[in-house]
Amino acid sequence: MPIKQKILAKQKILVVDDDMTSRVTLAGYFETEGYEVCEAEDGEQMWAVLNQETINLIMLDIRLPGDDGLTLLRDIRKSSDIGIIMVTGKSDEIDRIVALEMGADDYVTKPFNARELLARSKNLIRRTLNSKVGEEDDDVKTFSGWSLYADQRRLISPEGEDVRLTRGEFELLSTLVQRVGRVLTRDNLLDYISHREWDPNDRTIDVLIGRLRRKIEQDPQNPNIILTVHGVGYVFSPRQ
Amino acid sequence: MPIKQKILAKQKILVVDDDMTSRVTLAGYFETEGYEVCEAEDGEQMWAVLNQETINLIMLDIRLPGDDGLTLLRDIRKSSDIGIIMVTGKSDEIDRIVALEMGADDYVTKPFNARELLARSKNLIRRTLNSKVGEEDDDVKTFSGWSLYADQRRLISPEGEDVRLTRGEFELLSTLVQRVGRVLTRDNLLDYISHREWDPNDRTIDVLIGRLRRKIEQDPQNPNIILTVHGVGYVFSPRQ
DNA sequence: AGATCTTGTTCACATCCTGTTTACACAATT
DNA sequence: AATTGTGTAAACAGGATGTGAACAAGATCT
Repeated sequence: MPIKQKILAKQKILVVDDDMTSRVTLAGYFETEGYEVCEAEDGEQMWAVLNQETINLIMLDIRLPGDDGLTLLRDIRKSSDIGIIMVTGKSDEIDRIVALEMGADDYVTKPFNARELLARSKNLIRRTLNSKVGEEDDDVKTFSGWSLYADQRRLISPEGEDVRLTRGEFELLSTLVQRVGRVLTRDNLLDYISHREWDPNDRTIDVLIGRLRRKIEQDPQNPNIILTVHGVGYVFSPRQ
Repeated sequence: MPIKQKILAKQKILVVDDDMTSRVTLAGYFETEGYEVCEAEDGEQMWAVLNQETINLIMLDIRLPGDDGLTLLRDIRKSSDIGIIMVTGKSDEIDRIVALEMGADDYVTKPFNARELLARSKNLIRRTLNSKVGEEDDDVKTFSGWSLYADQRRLISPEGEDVRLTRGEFELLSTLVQRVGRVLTRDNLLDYISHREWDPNDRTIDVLIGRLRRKIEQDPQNPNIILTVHGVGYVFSPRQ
């Protein structure tokens, strides 16, 4: 499944720009290079994305409605060391330098040189990944004594054992864990783990759920963590 | 106490440029800002300094007598992730981009804008310091009886034997060791060890992993230190 | 300069892994 | 009871991985 593999390896880039043309242009560059791109039109949307996703790089327009780019830059730097590249117009000379002094890693000027932009982005992402080595223990979900480490793709049992999950099992469990208490249809699940249409004869999800249960449920025949909702789908609902 | 030393001591910048005027100009900028500046006129002098001093940032002229800047850049990147800013003339457009793609962090064009140059340098030094805190608080990593000496580029077996690693094997092992428990894709790994794009048919990493396993695993067929994560990549996960 | 060695990369093929399908037993709902 | 949905063992197929061998570009030595 080369598609899925690509997705797993994708770095996420957030483009913050109120001008749709710029946004689309930038998104296009990055997407063809295999990055995943999120978009935001202003500061508010930007924060919403940052709170939800793990972003590796921000392309931040210096001119924005509401809080402008420099303000947002300052606020981000208060709490994060994420890579930031400012997007500037030709007339923003002074602001560019101010941005660098406020901790922006770089800036680009419209119109963009795609090749240069991509090379810079890649180098910056490599640097930020490096610096995260010590600090990234945050991406862990626990339930009923189990711990699921998203970045390490590891599941640790209550006894501390490393339980190996296949890619599909891991994706499935992650999806369920991220939506505790919400019932997900097979259609949903299949879409999340392999971007595929579900048809009524497709039993893939059922089989994967079964294998998952045998690995994490105390009594797989009477599941306590992943429950079946007859006629609908499955729901992740560990007892607290 | 390398960390404390790092923070308290002046940051050292190495300026590599055959043109004395440029060198003096750059050195002046940095010195007034409180940096310590070393100078080199060509590749040979550069290596001499690098072998003797702990440098935090290199300003590297792209045009040099003997080995040119791009060659030196490539050679440095073979063994170090230090911050590098290329110094270029107005006519070096293509080389600038090539340099970025070879792993240079940035470039500046003569004539320099002092304020911008300093801001960029400061940000870059911050990033490289960050990434080094995690990896350099002990320049020797041990696992399952093995010892990997980062500075000497040496691997010592549990029996005390010196096991020779090629450059690629060493870089690969270092990269993995620095990110214990984190799954790295072939894409990631290839980028770290040779700044190259990975395509789905590229088996380089697999072969190198295999050779590494045959050197350090007790039973290379059933690896215990470097594990395969099917469909994703590899993870360094020594038994505790 | 030429010869030799080193080493990253490519190729080819065997083997393994894992998502999917199939089949059938059982459970839930009507 | 009939119908539909779910659990799960077993088999399958195609992609992913392991690996020996060959290759080529650099580095090193003579």
